Amino acid sequence: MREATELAKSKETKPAVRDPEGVRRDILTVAMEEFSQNGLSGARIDEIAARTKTSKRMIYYYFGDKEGLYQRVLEEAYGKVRGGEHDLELDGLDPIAALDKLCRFTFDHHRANPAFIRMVMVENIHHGRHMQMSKTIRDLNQPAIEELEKVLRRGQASGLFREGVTSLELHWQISALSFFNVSNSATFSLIFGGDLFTDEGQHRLSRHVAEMVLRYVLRPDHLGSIPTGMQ
Amino acid sequence: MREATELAKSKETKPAVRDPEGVRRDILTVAMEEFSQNGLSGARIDEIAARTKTSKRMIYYYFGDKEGLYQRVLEEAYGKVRGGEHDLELDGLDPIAALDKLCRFTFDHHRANPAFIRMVMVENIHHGRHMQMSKTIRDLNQPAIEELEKVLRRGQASGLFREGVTSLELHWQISALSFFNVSNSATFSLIFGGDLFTDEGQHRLSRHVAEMVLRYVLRPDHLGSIPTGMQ
DNA sequence: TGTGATATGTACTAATTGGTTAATTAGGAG
DNA sequence: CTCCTAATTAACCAATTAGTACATATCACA
Repeated sequence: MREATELAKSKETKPAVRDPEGVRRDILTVAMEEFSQNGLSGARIDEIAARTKTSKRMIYYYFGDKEGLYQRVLEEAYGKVRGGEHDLELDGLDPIAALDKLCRFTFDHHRANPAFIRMVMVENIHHGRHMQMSKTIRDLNQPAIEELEKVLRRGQASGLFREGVTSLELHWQISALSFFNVSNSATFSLIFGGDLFTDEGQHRLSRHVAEMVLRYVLRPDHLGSIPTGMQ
Repeated sequence: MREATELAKSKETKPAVRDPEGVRRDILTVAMEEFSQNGLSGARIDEIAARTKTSKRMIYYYFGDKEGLYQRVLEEAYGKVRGGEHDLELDGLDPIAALDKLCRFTFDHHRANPAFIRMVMVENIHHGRHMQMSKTIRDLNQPAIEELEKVLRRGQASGLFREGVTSLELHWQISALSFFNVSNSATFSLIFGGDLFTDEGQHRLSRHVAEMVLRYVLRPDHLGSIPTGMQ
């Protein structure tokens, strides 16, 4: 398949007159911003079109209707965020360091991707209706738990972690803390002040989230080995 | 002030012909359902009006415009949910039991008020723009932390809880776990299955959230005193 | 170089939607 | 009973918005 998108790469200096894939990407990028900012019904097709290099007509040409576009944007959001966990190389670390690293990574990763968070918020308002039809998204997320599962098993096998903790619940807890931190920062900081949301406050929270998770899984006699995170 | 709303109560058997306060309530109730279900821009004034005993005109008469109605609904949501913490009588319990009770209550309370959760989700999508202008809401939430602060102080004074834990962060953590449980149940259960969201799964989660918080604040030598929650 | 399929620009539309105008009725104070 | 104000009804409107019809240009390939 030709890739006029990657302009410099193609030998024959493809003039960007007609670049279907580029148009698609352009639309998706702008649409993600609009949908994540205004929600499904809040976003305006005309506004998306206006901010694109293309026209409204092309949106319908490529994505059918508003919901079709929204659904592709949602998949795009999940696709772009998931998978980062793989590059962590947790296997080389001892279970405690690995779990600590995974927690912090998850926290920071969520924080670095507010558009994704907002898309998920929007989709939850819609009861996950559009995700149901997307097999892609469901598959994309299994790896997230598998990494955790491996660490957990190692920790339990070595006697560092207590039994009775499941990777599913643990993932739920880590996700909750990391997600809420972004999703509810507006209301939370309006009510309780913005101290937790300064760079410094966020760094502290990141450490404490990891600490909370570790204290939850560690056997009491190993609580001394919790990393300080002050490197 | 007369209360034609409470029909049976008034001696003179006020015929409900003209009941301003009742009309207001009617509108607010329906609007809360619509806004929490469809968001600010997703909700339709016509639909709200249709489901009301009154007419669209009255919505504008009492609330000015759509945003005005939304804002009052938001305040209503906060008002209805907050304040429940006060009746817990935590002072009569030892710090561990008190914190345990507070965590479980918060978790269950969030779960019992999905409309409130959804309103907060929606408001966060809008960056808390409408909350900013409502002094009411900000004031309403201070008590939530004060109860926690008292328990925390008692626990630290008696040597049961470790130092270095602030009530603000702790409240953030408890809120995160309790909120996410409701806000993201749709997407989470679609991806990872619904096991956590059965009655049984939720009961387990409730216990584990409390356990997580307790393990976080307890000094290691008191970890043995964590309640099982099996009563 | 011709040809069918893919891609794009312009202009339009039908329906929805937030909001209003103006006239009417009930309630309460004097 | 009167009269002013608050509450209510019914019809109406202007603007927005998702979606389309149709003509046209470009491409891949024979």
